[in-house]
Order: sequence, then C-alpha cells, then structure tokens
Amino acid sequence: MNKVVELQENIKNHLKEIIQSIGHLDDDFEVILETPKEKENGDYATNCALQLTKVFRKAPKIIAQNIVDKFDCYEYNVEKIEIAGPGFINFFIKKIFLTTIIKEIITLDTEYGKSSIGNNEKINVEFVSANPTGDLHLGHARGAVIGDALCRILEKAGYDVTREYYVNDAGNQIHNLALSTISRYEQQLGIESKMPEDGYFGQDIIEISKELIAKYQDKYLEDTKERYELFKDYAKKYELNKIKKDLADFNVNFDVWSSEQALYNDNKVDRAIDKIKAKGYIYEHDGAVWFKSTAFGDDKDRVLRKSDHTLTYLTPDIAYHIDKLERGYDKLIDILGADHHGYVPRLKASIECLTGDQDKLEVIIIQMVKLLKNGVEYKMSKRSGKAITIRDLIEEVGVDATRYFFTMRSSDSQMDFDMDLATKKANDNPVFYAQYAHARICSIMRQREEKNYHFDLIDEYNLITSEKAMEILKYLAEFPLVVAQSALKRAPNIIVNYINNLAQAFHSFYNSEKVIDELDISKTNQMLALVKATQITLRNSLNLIGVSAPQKM
RNA sequence: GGGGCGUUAGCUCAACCGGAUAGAGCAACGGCCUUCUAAGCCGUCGGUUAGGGGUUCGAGUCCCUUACGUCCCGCCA
Repeated sequence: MNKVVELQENIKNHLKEIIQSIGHLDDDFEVILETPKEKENGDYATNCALQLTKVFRKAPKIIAQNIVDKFDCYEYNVEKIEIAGPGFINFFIKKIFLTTIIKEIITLDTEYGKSSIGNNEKINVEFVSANPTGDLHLGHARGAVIGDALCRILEKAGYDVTREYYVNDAGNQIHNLALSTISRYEQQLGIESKMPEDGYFGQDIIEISKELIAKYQDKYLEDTKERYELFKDYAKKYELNKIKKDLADFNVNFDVWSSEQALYNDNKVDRAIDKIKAKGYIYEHDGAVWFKSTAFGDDKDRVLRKSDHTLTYLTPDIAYHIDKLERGYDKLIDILGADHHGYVPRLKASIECLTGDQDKLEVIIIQMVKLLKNGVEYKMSKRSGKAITIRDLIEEVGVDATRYFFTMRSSDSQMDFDMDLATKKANDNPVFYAQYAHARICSIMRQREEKNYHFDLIDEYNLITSEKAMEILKYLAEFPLVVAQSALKRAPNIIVNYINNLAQAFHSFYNSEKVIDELDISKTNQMLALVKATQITLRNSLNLIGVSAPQKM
C-alpha cells in the first residue's frame, strides 16, 4: 500500500473513530471516501454526515461540523477541511505529501500497481474455447481480449491465475469437420463429393485437403474407418494450431489447453454422471438419462445421455468443470458469448449439485459484436468463409488498436465494430492518445540523457506545485486502487478509462509547463522524476490490457 | 409467452457502495507550433439519462411498469 492510499485508509479510520466518539457505535458502518469530480471539492470527500442524519436526527451540516471539529488535520496531512453542499466534508491534502508517491513508483517500477487483495486465491479463467473447426472471428477476438486483460489485472491484484482454453475436440462438430475434410479431399482429386449439410465451407478446409493430398496423394479414396480417424485428427490439429498461432500473435497466451476427448479417455465423463446419480438427481425418461437440474434453479431438466446413447454437450462440460475444481481452484471464471447465456443456469445447477456452492463458478457474458462494413451489417458466419477473422483484425487494424478498442467497452454492452473506421481512420483511434503520451515522455527522457540531467530519489518534491502536476500525482497514487477495483468488478474497461484520464492529465501538463528548464536544474530534476513516475504508470497500465507502450511514434 | 443484456449529447461510449453542476472521444465551430513529439493543448456548441410511476435528505444508478434493440429458450455444440 503506498503512502497516499495509506493516508486515505487512515483518514477513513480516523473518521470512523470520531463518529463512534460522538455516539454512533455501529462497527459495520463504513466511511466512504471518494474523489470528487470537481477540483474545488477537494482531493477527497466523504458523505458520512449525510448518511448519519437518521442516526443522529440532526441536520447533516451540524453533524459534519461535529466531525470536522474533532478532525486532526496536522496528523493526517490535511491542509484544509471544509463542509460543502448539503453536508459533504471535503479534504484538501498538503501538496507536498502527494509528491511522496514519486519515489515509491520509481522504486517499484514494473511492480507498481500490485496489490494483495487477491490474497493468492487460485482462480481459473477459461476463455475463447472456440471449437477447432475454423477461424476465430470477431466475437472470439472480443472474448480473447477481455479474458486476457482480466487475467493480467487479476494477477496484478494478487490472484494466482491460470488461463485455460477448453478444446471441444470431440462431438458432432468434429464429426462434421472430418466429413467436410473428406469431401474436400475427394473434390480436390476430381471426384464428385457432396459436403455434409452442417459442413464447414471455409477456405481452411480446402487447405487441409491440399496438405493431405501432398502427403498421401490419392491413397485415401476408400471410405474406411482409418481414413476417417486420420483425416479427423489431421484437421483438428491443423485448426487448433491455427487458433494457437492467431492467439499468440494477438498477444493472448494460455497456460492450459484442456481436451474434451481426454475427459472421455480418462473416463471422467461417466464418472460425472455417476456422481450426480449418487446425489440422487438422475432419472430416466423416454429412453434418455436426465439431470434434475430444476432442483437447483434451472427452468427445465436437462438430458445428459440421449436416447441414442450419445451424450449431450452438457455432460462432458460438467465433467470438465468438476475436473477444474478437483485441480484445486478456489474459483472458476468462464467467459462466454451472449448466445450461450441460457446455458449458464444448467451449468451452475451441476456445480451446485456436486459441490453445494454454485458461486465457485462465475460467468462473464460478453455481448455480441456487430460488424459494419460500408455502413451495413456484415453477418458473421464461421461457415460462410467470408467472416472477418481475428487474423484480419491483426493485419488490418493492428493488435494494439484492436485490443484497446475491445477492452474500452464494458463487456455487457453490445458493440458495433466499424471495419472502415478501424482501418482507414486508424489514426483517430483512442489507443494512440495514450501511447502518444508515453512516447512524449520517452522523448523527454532522451533529452535528459543527452543533456545529462539526473533525478535523485528524494522523499519530498517541494518544487512540484502546479495544479496540473497535482492532477497527475493523484492519478498516479490511485493506480493500485484502480487495478484492485477493476479486478474485483471483473471489469477491464476500468483500466482503459484510467489510462485515458492519466494520458489526458499528462498531455495537459505537458502543454502548460516545461519539464526541462535549463535555468533551474533542481526543479528540472524533480520534474523529471514526476515524468518518470508517469511513464512507469502509463506503461504498467497499458501492459494490463496487453497494449504496447512505444518509445517513439 | 419466459428469460439475459442494453437504451445517457448528432454518433460511439463513461459515470467508483445511491451523492454535489451527468463526463470523455468523434463530428461542428474558434484559438495555440521560434520553446521537451500539434497523433497534442485551450475554448465554444451540444442532455427531460427511452416513457411513466415508486422508494428517500438525495436516483442515470434501487423497485414496479410500458416501449424499442439484441441474444437465448434443442435428446445441437
């Protein structure tokens, strides 16, 4: 906890003591200290007097006055304290105190922003998990970006994070992938062959068939089990490798790739059914095996084993979640597309049934992305072969811009992705605003080296006093709190807002005062330290959303 | 019919546990490069927070309701 954050905590505790001393003994009462929107309203403000009107049966301003009378300004580095509006208490912190953050940031460097609110809790974040049957599209890209940013943020906030991708390498869609590959293979060899109705019509399947021909020529024209298995595995691997490469190029990396097929191989799927059965929530009806999920809040019971004895998608997925929990995670987070939200209650029902605690699973729903091209909606379809893929985004829009664009929106609002805007007008993208601030600082630092100025790590920077500089300092100091809040709310977009605010504060500062003043060496040294601290914080915050911090632009 | 998410400035979106005068960017308009990067800064314009009701000292935020958009409601995955 840095000194500024510590001060906030101390002020809160002090206020609570005062409130208790004047008669409100409720230990659960929490004093809220917030940063007012308007600068005139101080560095921090509390509404506690307003909240206490009912307890004390007095006007809020009188209560506020009672509190203010007892407040020890000297001890808490408060320069001025005042009562404003309906009864807010506003605190103005001594400027010199805010500058103590500079030394701390420079000392911590890449570590700055860390906190321990996560308490090393083991948390598993599963995201993307697209079927290995084609390219990752726009929706996957959004999920990938938000999932990855969330993981980075959780780690910074002190969680022990595992990034996991669940590969659906069994089931119907893989069957169709195999049939599609066989069909393309035959077509490439000049044989008339019909694609399956639910087949995959993308260019990638044709590529796979070409590779198979290069490898085996026309050896597999006969319809055999061997051919089916071989082509299936080949296509699966091809698609999965492509996904892995696309994600890696998108700056998204996973710790664990879990296979659905492996769950079958290890007999974990049958065991999952047995476990539910042992709890007494399995019954048979119309020749199928059902899970009585309505007992756990689902709106209808779910089939686990169909009357043709094959399993539904849900069954291995239950086994998968049980497996994750057995691997020792305190919490599972699934990041799912909005089209799967109806699936959540049944999954949670299974967790509730088997562990008695459905809150072990947390689901983040990512709303749909609508693609616009030339002003009209461009339907995404994995099978049309015409959809915009994650690869297209990397090449046409760029990794940084795409990541920034997806992260800046809250995951529960739908968004339009305007292809023309994202590509043609790339320079207007807000990501450049933040990166530019960083590049400007780097430029100052280059000058520093040329002119051989240094900045010493002193405790108090007495020559930094301007309003613009104070604005920056306040943002710098709250960074660890912002990260913590972003982690707790599972909301990476909070970081983007923060980056924007900090960049703005810096640009404004930059335009109003010179950092390097050749006539005032000691002030220059102090200003350089402030700028350095800003650079570190900008870079660390950009890093949380996987966006680069360029030296030059 | 049931449910999830959304509806805030012309457009795209913010708004911390219910707080003070609802903020940014884009667009429009007017200024600022002899000075560390003008991909920037400063200013102007822009709002019945979809409509209605309720809760209270106080509501964009909580509750009810209506409308609209979107997604889901399978022994598909």
